[in-house]
Amino acid sequence: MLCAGLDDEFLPALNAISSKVTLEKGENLFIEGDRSTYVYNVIEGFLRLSRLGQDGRRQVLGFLTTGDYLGHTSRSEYTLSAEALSDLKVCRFRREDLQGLLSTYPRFERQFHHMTAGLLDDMLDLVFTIGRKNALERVASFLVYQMDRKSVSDTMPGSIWLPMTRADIADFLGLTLETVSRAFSRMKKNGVISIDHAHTINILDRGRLIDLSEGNG
Amino acid sequence: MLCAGLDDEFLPALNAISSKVTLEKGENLFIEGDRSTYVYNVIEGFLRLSRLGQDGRRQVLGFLTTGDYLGHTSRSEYTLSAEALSDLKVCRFRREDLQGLLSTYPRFERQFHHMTAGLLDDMLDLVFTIGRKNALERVASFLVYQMDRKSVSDTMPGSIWLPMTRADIADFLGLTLETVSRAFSRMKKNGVISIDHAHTINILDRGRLIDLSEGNG
DNA sequence: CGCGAGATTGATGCCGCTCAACACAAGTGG
DNA sequence: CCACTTGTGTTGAGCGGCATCAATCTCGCG
Repeated sequence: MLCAGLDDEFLPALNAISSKVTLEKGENLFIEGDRSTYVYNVIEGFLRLSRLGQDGRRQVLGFLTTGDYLGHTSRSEYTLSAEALSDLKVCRFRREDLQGLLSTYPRFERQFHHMTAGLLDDMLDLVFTIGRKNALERVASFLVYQMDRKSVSDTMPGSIWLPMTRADIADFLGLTLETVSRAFSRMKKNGVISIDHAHTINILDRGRLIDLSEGNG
Repeated sequence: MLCAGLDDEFLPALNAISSKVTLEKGENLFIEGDRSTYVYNVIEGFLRLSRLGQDGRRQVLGFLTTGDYLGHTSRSEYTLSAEALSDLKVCRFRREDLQGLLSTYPRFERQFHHMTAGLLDDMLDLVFTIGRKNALERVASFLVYQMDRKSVSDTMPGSIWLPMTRADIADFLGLTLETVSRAFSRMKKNGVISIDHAHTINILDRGRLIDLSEGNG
């Protein structure tokens, strides 16, 4: 499917103004400072949104996959970079073209606005997590969030595929990669999860994982 | 003025579907769990957005004042509380009524969407700040942000009026109130700011404050 | 004046960062 | 097939920044 995430009735119109882009793992879709000309929708693959401080500090703002949109901003330049974590297919719209569509299809506009508000809600959750939770709670929260995104965990129930590295997770949660690794180890020891190949996490005790994420450890 | 922050041409239509609400300092406009029926616009005064964890941990998500909107969410219930930091006047719209307006005035819809995207950009900044900056840098970043909102600092140039307590600032930045207080003291000692009455901060060296906020201390 | 909420400052302890060593898997070239 | 490399993950030891606990100070207000 091309350009997922919205009602099918809009897809033909969407496709008319979109072009398909393919990236290899490691390539950037855009970086901080690029003019924010386009909005993108992920067709297939994974990517990471991140921002770099001048001295090299990095904050990861999110991990996206099939159906997710990116590139919304109120500013004329992107304030973050988008890098492919795997081979990646996206479709691309000029923001102006999209604007035209939005005027033509009011219901589409509403859905689009609703998605932006959803991103905002996600960011509020993230702020609470990194602002007020300790390391173990943050990593548990991360797993719970990934668990709830069925597009990620649709292969094996109760197991999560994580395409990103420990360093990526750390920079997402405001931790170091060592601390993330230790949190995983503690959860293994407690029988909450098990890990086969570092990128496949099996949730053994969903209830306890949720408790951990909320500080009822 | 009623319902600020948008082009004047929409104000008559806005006013037709809005009602005015007045709160005293300390009252809640809404709390987490309330049905998200309304969207609000601040006419006058200050308020604080916050979220409470089960065990009492609090995260402040933002401080709003004249012209700011609140109540956008993709969810059917608010995930945060809004409390008046001062006597407060807001105008209130049913989301459904607003929806009708948005369909009628496409340009209004665009502006509204643009504001939501702006909130999102602000939250991304906040995530970077609390995820990757130390205590001094966070407090400096907070001051820089308040400095750049002219609606707050329009009285005296170079001085900022902070209606919130140290605890509010701490819960906004993911710190404790003591750490915030110490950060202010250090900046006083270094001649970057001076403080008269705890809620009025004078910026003595704007350049150095910005440097501090970016980690070039 | 005395009270109470908020702010400042100090002493101590702990969680997560830093530095470092080692483990493990995938890829490369001989 | 093995030796070597490279990227990534795990585990350990020690340290430091911020939290915690606590005392004192300031200011507005009855």
